[in-house]
Amino acid sequence: MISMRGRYVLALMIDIAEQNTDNYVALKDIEKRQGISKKYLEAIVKKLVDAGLLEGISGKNGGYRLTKKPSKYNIYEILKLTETSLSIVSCVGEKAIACDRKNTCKTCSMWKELNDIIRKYLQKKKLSEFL
Amino acid sequence: MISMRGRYVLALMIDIAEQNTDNYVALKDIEKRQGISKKYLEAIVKKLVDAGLLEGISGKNGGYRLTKKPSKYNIYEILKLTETSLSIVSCVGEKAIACDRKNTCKTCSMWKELNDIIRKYLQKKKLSEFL
DNA sequence: CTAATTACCTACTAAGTCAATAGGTAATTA
DNA sequence: TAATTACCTATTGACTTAGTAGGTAATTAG
Repeated sequence: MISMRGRYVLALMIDIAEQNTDNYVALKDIEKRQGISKKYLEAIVKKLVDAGLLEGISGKNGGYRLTKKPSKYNIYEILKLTETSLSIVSCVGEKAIACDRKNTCKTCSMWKELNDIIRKYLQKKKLSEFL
Repeated sequence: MISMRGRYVLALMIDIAEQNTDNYVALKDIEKRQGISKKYLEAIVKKLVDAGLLEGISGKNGGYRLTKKPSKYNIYEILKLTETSLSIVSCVGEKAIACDRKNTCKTCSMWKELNDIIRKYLQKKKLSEFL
């Protein structure tokens, strides 16, 4: 299930994309527009910078900006950075935890199939669709 | 995300269906076959009985049995009884919690669409497919 | 009739996650 | 040099999860 953090990270990315500027967008302004605590945004934005989805600069007129065009971002790559897991069950998907009943599990193939459906849906969805 | 309880409830239903009998299946036996604590199964099975998906009888040779044919059970109706929520986000679906940014939320329609895809997938999937 | 079996009931706990806050330091620019 | 902004670490309270514990009530085999 998508957490608040997951919804916040999308709000953040959409907000920056909407400014449609090469200047850096300050978290203070995003806090005002989106009603999300700046302190909370800091924790989220860190992961996006580390992954290269955003670039940040300090000091006056600092902030964050996109590193590529909105149409080049898919929703899956954004969400997976903040969400503990995007898998429908813990035993399938990217951060899968080995299941001790894997051999006898009759539902495993269903979870894999459903997980793929979700992943493909989110990968097909682009940031530019929300502007 | 589907919890252990969700996976257990499917193992339980599949196990009972597999016995392919009109007799009642004891939790003690399911515990042995599935490796799930009988005490834990009790909590799960209660919800299934309350919803009419299973019927239980006490005393010697007691236990639980299906109330209809395996092909008449869909996975969604089983899972929704034990899972806190089957929605991809808390603001859409059956147990939706009103979101205070609903008016301005740009992602809401995406969540609804994805939620429908998941629900329909699980509703189409029948218990009989796992036997 | 009695003892075994089984469902059924309530409460508890330890560990983990989530959303958010708090109080700083480092870098940059007007 | 003062303001602004990113960047860093730690903590909190509420909640959920998986599982345990210790019973009572109903039913049946012998």
